[in-house]
This record gives sequence, C-alpha cells and structure tokens, in this order.
Amino acid sequence: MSTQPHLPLQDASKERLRLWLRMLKTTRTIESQLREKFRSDFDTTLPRFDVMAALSRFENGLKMSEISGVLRVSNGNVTGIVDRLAEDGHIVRVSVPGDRRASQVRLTNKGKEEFARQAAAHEAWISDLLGQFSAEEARAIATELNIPEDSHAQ
Amino acid sequence: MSTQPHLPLQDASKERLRLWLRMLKTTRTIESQLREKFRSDFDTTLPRFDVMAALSRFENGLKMSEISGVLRVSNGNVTGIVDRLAEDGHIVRVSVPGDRRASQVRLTNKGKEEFARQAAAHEAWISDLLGQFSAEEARAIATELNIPEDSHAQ
DNA sequence: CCGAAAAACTTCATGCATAAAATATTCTGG
DNA sequence: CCAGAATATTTTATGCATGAAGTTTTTCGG
Repeated sequence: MSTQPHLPLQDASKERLRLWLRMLKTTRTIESQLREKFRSDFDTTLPRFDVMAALSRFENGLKMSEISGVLRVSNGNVTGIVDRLAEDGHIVRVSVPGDRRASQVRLTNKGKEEFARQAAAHEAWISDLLGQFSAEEARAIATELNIPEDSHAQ
Repeated sequence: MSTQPHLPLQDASKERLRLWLRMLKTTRTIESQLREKFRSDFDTTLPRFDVMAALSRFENGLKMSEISGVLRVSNGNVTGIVDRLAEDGHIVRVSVPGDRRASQVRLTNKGKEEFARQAAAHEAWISDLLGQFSAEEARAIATELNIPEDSHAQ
C-alpha cells in the first residue's frame, strides 16, 4: 500500500474548499426540505424544534441562557423563539425561586406530546433523505466529520 | 473480509440521524466563523460573497432570476442583497436591450478586485478550518457526501 | 390587434440570526 | 452597608430567508 501518488500539497486547499462547498450544498438541501416538512406537517420551524429538543432532554427545563448555550445561538434570538412556543402552549416560563432575573423554561405536557410526534417524523425524514448511506457508512462519515470546536469561541 | 457484523437494520435510522446532526453542527460552526471573518476583515457577509462569486463566473453578468436560480434562493431575497452590493459600488444593474422588465447584473472593476481579495482569503480560511483533512481525505469525503437533489424541488 | 397569460422583478409580512444597548437583579469588595 | 461589577434577560437595529402578492412588460392565441 501507499504506492498511490499523493496530490501536490498546494492542492489541499482546493480540495478542502471543494469539500466545504459540498457540505454547504448538502446541508442546505436537507435543511430546506426539513423546513418545508416542518411547515406543512406541523406548522412549525426547525429552530422551534431545536429548542423543544433541547428542553426534552432536561426534565426540569433550562434557563434562557442555558438554551442559548446548548444550541449555540445568541441569547436575544432565544427570546423570540421561546415567546412563540409559549404562545402555542408548548412550553412555559417558570420563575426561579431566589433569582428574579431568571426563568426556567419547560415543556408542557402538550409540548412533550407534540415533540414526540415531531421527533419521530424528523428521524424518518432524515433517514429517508440520507437513505443512500448504510448504518456503517453513516457512522463512518459522522466520525470523520468531527472537527475541533473553535478555541476562541465566546 | 466481510466478517464484520453489520449493524441491525433498525439502527440505520439512528446512524443517519447522528450523521445529520454532525453535519449540521460542523457546517454551523464553520459558517459562524466565516461570518465573523467576512464581517471583521471585509465588512461584508457570506450571502453577498456568494452573489459576487456567482457573478465572477460570468463575464456578461447574470439576470436577477439567473442569480436566484444559480444560488437556489428566492428571487425576492436576491433583490435586497443586490441592492446593498450596488450601494457599495461592487456591482451594477445594466438594462437589457429589448426587455425592459429584466436587468443584467455585473461586477464592476472595483467589485472584481474586491472579490479577488475576498476569494483568496475565503479559501485560506477554509483550508485552515478544515486543516485536519489531507487533500485525499477531503476529496474522498466530498465525493461521499454527494447526495441526490430533491426531485420535487421548484 | 388585443386581451389574457406569462415572465421579470419588487414589495410585503413573517421569522430567524447576530451584535450591541438597555433593564433589572444579584453579588461582592471595601 | 453599599457602590460598582457581574449576571440574566429583553429590546433594538440590521440583514438574510421564505412565500405570497403586486407591478410592469412581454408574449401569444384567437
């Protein structure tokens, strides 16, 4: 093995750029189809689903700042999404005893039931969209794609 | 070979979901770092860069509808991005002889020079962010990630 | 030729995303 | 205790994204 000629070093940058453009295109294609499905089947959006998914993993809910930390989105952004989920009765803001600044956000029973339906559909949509990959291939690529976090992230 | 046990079929869906979540996380991490770099180094955005990149491939420019076709974004969206690029003097709208509805959008000389600088920086940023991949690895993953387009896309 | 359909584009309403400023509350060092 | 720093959240300004509706111009069938 290893008799294959390596590409010239100066080509690595071009190949990485090509990989990036491919990842971007693939991700956007899937995201756009998920958006359409969430809209037509559940009258919701991917960001709202993401928030509910985060909340579903914590029985006691999360504080606003914890949601933005888990999802890595700005705190101002979470306010609007949580507002809309609360309007729909899928979540509630519960005041935190001893800290009047904070509020704990939790799924309601209605929210839990709705999320269970959405999560099942979501997994099926993804499995369909990525149906070309066997379990082994999917696992292998997912492992390869694990890039290090930005060390200067705030 | 092939003595390795295959994962049960019912796990394929879980592995595909895991792959999707990994792709999403990786793509968002890179996009967020690109956005910050475009903002701090060039006072621009990824969507504007995308439009300039599309225009740079066509000497005679593109019509508005061709831009949205190439970039696969809605036509209403392109209007705003092109407005801002025109304000900066990076592009011009040229009227199409014989069709007063349409306009041809072209890079100005200033726009071409600016795009050349941005494209060089962009390639370097990507190569740095994906520096863990050799040219061969990048090429291999890019090839694997080629998923079919949505057949019902409009 | 001429009225309806189609095409090219813009505008509007809504929502998500950010960064930065504002508000309210809690903590902390002297 | 108490002024100022830190924390938690919301608000504001800006821009990108969509889908749908609106405007102007062109095309096309009769």
